[in-house]
Amino acid sequence: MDCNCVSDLLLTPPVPALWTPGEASRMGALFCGSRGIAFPDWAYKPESSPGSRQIQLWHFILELLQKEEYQSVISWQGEYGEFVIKDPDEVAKLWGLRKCKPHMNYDKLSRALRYYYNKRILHKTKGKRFTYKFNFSKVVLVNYPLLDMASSPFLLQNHFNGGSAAPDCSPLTPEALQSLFPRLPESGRGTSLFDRVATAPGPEGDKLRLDTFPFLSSAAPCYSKPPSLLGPYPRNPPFDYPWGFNPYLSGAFSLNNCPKLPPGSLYPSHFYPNPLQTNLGQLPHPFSSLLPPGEVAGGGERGAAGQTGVTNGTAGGQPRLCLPPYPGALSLGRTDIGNGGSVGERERRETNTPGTGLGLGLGLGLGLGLGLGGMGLGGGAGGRQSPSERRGGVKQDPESDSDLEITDLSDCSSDNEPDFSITKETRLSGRSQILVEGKKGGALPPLSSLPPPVSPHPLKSLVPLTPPPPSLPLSLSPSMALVERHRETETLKLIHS
DNA sequence: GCCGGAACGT
DNA sequence: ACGTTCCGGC
Repeated sequence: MDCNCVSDLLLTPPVPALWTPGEASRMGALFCGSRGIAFPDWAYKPESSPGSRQIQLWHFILELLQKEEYQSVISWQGEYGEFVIKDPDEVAKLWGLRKCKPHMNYDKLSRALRYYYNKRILHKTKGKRFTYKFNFSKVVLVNYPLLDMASSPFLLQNHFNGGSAAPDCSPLTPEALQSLFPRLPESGRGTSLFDRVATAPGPEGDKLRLDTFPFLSSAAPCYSKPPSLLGPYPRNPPFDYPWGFNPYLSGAFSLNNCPKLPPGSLYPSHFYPNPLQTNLGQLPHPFSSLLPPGEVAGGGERGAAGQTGVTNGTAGGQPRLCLPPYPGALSLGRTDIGNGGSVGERERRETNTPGTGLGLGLGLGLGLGLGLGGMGLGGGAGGRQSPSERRGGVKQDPESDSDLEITDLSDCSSDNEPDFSITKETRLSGRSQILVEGKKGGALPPLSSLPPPVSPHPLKSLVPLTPPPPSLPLSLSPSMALVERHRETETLKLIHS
């Protein structure tokens, strides 16, 4: 059957071009056939994941959530990460369209969603009909395997690592960044994403950089406290969720997932994802407020064309963000969690995958579940398995279901992935803190000056006792390190003296 | 509505 | 691996 599954729905125009095809390819982007649409390959799931090029339901859900036109069908609602399927039938229909499954219905779709429970991508919001909640730490990971994170063990190590990792964090340096994003040209002056951001002067540079690595400055990796445990979430801002999730998501997943997509239905070939501009205006308040009006409005080189009605999500109207934000974002107030011992053994089994580079060093605390545990990198299970066997691998005992009731990310951070032994892989030479940049004040206070964890609880110690300032959080945005590197150096000197 | 087992398809 | 389909049970 050759159904026309594309349903141009969700074909979000990726964003006008800062990328040229050449640039994209240098960065390891994937090109979508003759259409010339490029996406960074990290926008896909890890290669180790078979079928990674195929749209997954949660991708699709996020896409829908991102699109304003589907707000009446599905939308963010309630807590952080929570969304409501307002029109189950319609969502199912759209999903069926996408997957060329004409008989799709909500019952089936919801079954697929339920499979995400075990993977901790989603969980159900009990008592609320058609309401689910994303576990963004997982979602983000899948989209941002962060490449060779194993060799860049400096990000947020202590926030989501389940306490087993070394307390050290390396400062973000250009070198570290390079190792993080090896595909970025090292010194292609003026051409690389890196340089673009690195050379951006002053506060504007920060903005750009922040946006360059949205996954570092937003979403899961950044919150230091489980959304549900956070203080009152700004429910009532100009828009509910001010910042876009992943500029690549919609484009990447929707455009490439259906091979039958008629070439003509795609965006003009000059549209390429533009990490620099995509969601600037979709940043949470602290971020978006930094944007100069011109930038927010999408000035500059952005072509006027191509934005399918959504006006880039920023100009004029409120952006319909995809991922709900956690404005507080990350705190570098690392806490020394020397004890990883409390982490469940089961989780350890699931996620600790020695020898796999991908997840190791994921100090970001991004879940490994999908990237490693869930996907079974390393191919432990080599052959074919019976369904029951397969299931057994995921859920080893019925009781384990309890951990699936994740209602906040602290659970995630503690009961699963972060547990992998980063420590041994992360030989941080010396520095044990992430430099705080992008803040007017300059560097992060030395570790010793950070408030000690008050709660003896290993999990709670992961959480800062006081919410981060409303201003730009201690972003991990690597790019920040670039710009203020000199400042850091100065600060370090002071600290050392 | 929601859950999760089972078989099956890709 | 990631669903899809079906289904019994709550």
